[in-house]
Amino acid sequence: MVDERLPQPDAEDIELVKVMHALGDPVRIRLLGVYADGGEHSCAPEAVGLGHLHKSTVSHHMRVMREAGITTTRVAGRNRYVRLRRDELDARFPGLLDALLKSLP
Amino acid sequence: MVDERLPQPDAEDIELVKVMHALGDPVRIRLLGVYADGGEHSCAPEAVGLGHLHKSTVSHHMRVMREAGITTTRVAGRNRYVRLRRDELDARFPGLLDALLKSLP
DNA sequence: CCTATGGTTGGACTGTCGTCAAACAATCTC
DNA sequence: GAGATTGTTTGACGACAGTCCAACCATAGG
Repeated sequence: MVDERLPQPDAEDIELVKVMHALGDPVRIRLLGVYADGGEHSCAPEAVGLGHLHKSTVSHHMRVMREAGITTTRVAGRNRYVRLRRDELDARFPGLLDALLKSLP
Repeated sequence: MVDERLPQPDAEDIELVKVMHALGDPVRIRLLGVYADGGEHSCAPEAVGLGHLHKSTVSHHMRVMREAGITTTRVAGRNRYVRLRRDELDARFPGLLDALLKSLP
């Protein structure tokens, strides 16, 4: 079967306030730092530096980020690979992602 | 009596995640747009385009923004004047405020 | 087919958030 | 000083959010 993607908003439907809300949480802004390399990342808590959280909690945070339009999730077999929607975010909110990544703690 | 300021964090104590959290609300990101002109603004709901909200609610939102380090409030008589802490935000999070203001709906 | 893997979903619990209303406080004006 | 003006504070209430646990589901590999 061909790769599929979990539900996510279209690029033009990404709302600034939802992006802000998604990043207004310590866990998720930390995830942003993990995704900053532009690569794909597994969902396992240990794979994203969240070994202290339950896997369902991590899944919840990833869903919030995906539904806000920050990330996209590719389904491949039993694995899911998450990465930043960098181009679409840059197009919609020019300079925002760069400024955020530079300001990360 | 000399003008005073309501409690606010020092510039170096402004935390990105708290700024994000403060702006992850429809009312407050709208306030950011009001303050974008750099000028001082009264706290009256009608003065900031929030005539549909109770004055105590508006007061609450202004406090959240102030305690996040986004705004500063000058006390003058019975009035309080709120404005953006633009220089300090620019110094701490370069480019962030510009990107946000450009992305405002 | 059986089992292990990687992740999602639903429920429960706790805590925080946005809103309003009423009371309060400080200042200005008469 | 009395009353009006400008906000803040406190309490109440419903809604939402973060976390864990248990159950579930789809797929991969024997």
